[in-house]
Amino acid sequence: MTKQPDAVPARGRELPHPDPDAIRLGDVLHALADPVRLSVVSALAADGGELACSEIELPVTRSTCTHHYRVLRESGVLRQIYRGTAKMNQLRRKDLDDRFPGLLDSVLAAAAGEGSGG
Amino acid sequence: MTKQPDAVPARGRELPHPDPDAIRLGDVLHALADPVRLSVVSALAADGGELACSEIELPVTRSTCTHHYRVLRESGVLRQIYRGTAKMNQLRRKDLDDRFPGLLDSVLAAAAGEGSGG
DNA sequence: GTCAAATTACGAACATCCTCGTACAAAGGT
DNA sequence: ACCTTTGTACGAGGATGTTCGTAATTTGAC
Repeated sequence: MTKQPDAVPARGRELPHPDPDAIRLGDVLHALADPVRLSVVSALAADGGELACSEIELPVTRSTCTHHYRVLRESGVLRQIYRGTAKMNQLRRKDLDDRFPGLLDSVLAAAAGEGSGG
Repeated sequence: MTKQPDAVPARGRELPHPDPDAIRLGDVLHALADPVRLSVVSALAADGGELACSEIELPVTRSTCTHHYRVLRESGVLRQIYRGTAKMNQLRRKDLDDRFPGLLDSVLAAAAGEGSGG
């Protein structure tokens, strides 16, 4: 109530996500091509559920984390929901599998293989 | 004016390719994330064999083509061989499938789906 | 209301990438 | 030798991308 006049509706805490059909292959590949972001995706896949940003340790500062999470969200790779002071992240598995069958799994498998010394 | 003294051995016409084990997932994803390069890969996959650079029409100049082909070669996505005045390009299907099973196929399928109106 | 925790926004530095134009090199045909 | 075809090298411009630091916001607990 201090800063926002009225232009933006009350809940400025809802984040924009692309519709499943609007997810672009190029955006997804670009999002996954960065090592920091790929490690986020791997962590979320390993967990299977949802993780707060603070639960995934990354070798960059918090503002850089914000940037990477946004790239992942805007590309349609993950969904972000506020819960209390935390922001929960969840892979958009079904949306991705429907749109690009096998892509996420093959990337995750490849990342796991490389990570463990290949 | 031969420009090149003797530093480089006679055949400057052999191109460096990464070993199969040296192919990096991040490099491959980055290479495939560009629309021009993805169209090259799709064309090569559709053909199944090898194509000269000049046989794949791209909406960029020749020097930009050279750049994109190099990115694809250096990332391990394709192999390039000189043949006469032409440079032939071929997908490194087996190398990619061995290293990152399913990745190339899922990307190609995704690209085909998007291209035809998804 | 005050405080702490989690995260964002903004601006800036720096690196990388995509694109082009021009000049050049290699191979093949005449 | 000359010309054409094909592709390269170099340099530059402009757009994106990654990273950070600092100041601010939101929520929950006290």
